[in-house]
Amino acid sequence: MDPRISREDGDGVSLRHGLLGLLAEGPASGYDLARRFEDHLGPVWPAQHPKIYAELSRLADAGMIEVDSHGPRGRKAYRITDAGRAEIRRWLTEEEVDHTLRTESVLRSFFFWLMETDDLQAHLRREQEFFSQVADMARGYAAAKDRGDFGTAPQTRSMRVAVEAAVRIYQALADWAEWAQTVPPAVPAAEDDTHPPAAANEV
Amino acid sequence: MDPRISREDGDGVSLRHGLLGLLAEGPASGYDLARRFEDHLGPVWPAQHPKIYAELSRLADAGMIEVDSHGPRGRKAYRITDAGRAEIRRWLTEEEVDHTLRTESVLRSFFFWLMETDDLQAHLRREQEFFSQVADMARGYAAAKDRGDFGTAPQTRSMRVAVEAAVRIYQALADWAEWAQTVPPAVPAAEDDTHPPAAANEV
DNA sequence: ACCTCACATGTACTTTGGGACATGTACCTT
DNA sequence: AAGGTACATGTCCCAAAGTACATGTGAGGT
Repeated sequence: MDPRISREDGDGVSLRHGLLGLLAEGPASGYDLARRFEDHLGPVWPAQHPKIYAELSRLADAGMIEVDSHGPRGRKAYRITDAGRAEIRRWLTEEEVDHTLRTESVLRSFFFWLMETDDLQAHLRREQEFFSQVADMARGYAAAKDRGDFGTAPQTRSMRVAVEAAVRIYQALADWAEWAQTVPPAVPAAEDDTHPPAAANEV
Repeated sequence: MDPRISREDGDGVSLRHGLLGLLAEGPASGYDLARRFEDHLGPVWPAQHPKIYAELSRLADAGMIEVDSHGPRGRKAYRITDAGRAEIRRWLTEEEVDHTLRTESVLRSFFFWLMETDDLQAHLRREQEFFSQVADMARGYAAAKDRGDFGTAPQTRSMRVAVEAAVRIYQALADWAEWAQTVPPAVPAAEDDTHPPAAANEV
C-alpha cells in the first residue's frame, strides 16, 4: 500500500511537475523528456535520465500519466491524464513558489577578498564573458521566436517568456561581473569611492 | 582509513568551502556559522545546522580547521588552519564554477500557458512585488555599506560585491515579472494552431 | 525560586541528486 | 555483412539535502 505520491501536503518536488508540464504539450517518451530537460530546462532545472524514468514510473502509478504507445526499440511514450493536468494546474496556482536561487557564482563572491588581485580580475573577466555569451544565445533564441520561427502555439509563447528571463538574468550577471572589475581592491583608501549607480540593468 | 575528504578530484561541495570561507574571517562556532549562512548566504546557498555540524567534524578530521576554544554552554569555536586557507584559495582559483541557476520561478514560466489569464496575472504581480522587495532590501544593505556602516575590512568589500549581485539579479527578475504581464495571452491567431496534435488543453 | 527563551550541539531518518553500470535495438554507412 | 552511432530504458549505489527528533545550558525576567 502506501499511496502517498506527494507526501502529506504540498512539497517542492519540481521535477515531477516539470515532467507533467512537458507532457501537457503532448505525448513523449522518457528519452524525449530527458532531451528536452537537457535542452530547455537544463540551465534552470537540471535532471538526468535515471531520475526521469523513475519519476515517470511513479507518476504512472499515481495515475497522472499513462502509456500512450510503444515504439521502435522499446520506446514507451506517455500521455498525461486528466488527473495529471489537474495536478500541474493545482501546482501552478496553489503551491507556493520556492524563491531560493542557489548560484555558486554569487556564493564565491563573498570570498573574493581571499583571492589575489590578478586571479580575481581574470576570474571576473571569464565570468563576464560566459554570462555575456549565454545572454546573447538567449537573445538569439528570443529573436527567432519573435520572427515566428517556432509558430504561435501557446506553449511557445510561454517559452518566449522563459527565454526573456534568461536574457535578463544572464545580462544582469554579465553586467555585475563587469562592474565588479571596477571595484578597487582592498586598499584603505581616502574617502572611499565604491558608490556605484546602484544598478541599472537596462536591457 | 579512507582519507578522502573530497572524493577523487574536485567536486561541487560548496558547503565545505562556504564554511571555510566564513572561518577565514575569524573563529566561529557551528551555531554562529549556521546563523551567518542563514542571514548572508541563505538566499544563494541554503544550509541547515545539522549539515553544518557534520561538515565541521569532517573538516576538522581533514585538518582544515581545528577547535579554537570552548565556550559557555558546550560552545565549540573553530579556527581555520593553513591547510584550510590553502584549500579555499585552491577552490577559488582552480576549481571550475558551476553555473547552473535552478530557479523555480523560471521553471514555472515554461508552463504559464496552462494557467488561466487571471491567475497568471495575479501570480506575476505577486512575483514582481516579491522580487522588488528583495531588490530594495539589498539596495538598502548596499547603501549602508557604502555609507561605511560596516567598516572597510576586505571582507565587507566582498560582501558589497555579493550584495550588488543580489540587487541586480532581483531587479532583473522584478522587471521580468512586470514585462511578462504585458505579454498578451494566447490568442488563437490567424495562422491556426494545428501543430500540436495532442493538447485539448486550451484554456 | 521558577520559568522561559535564546544559545548550542548533535543524531536519526527520509528524500533527492548524480554518477556509474548494464542492456539491448534500429538505422546508416562502408 | 560488419561496425559504429544514436536511440531507448532501466538498476544500483553513494553523496548531499532536508526534516524531525533529542538534549542540555545559561541568562534574564517575575
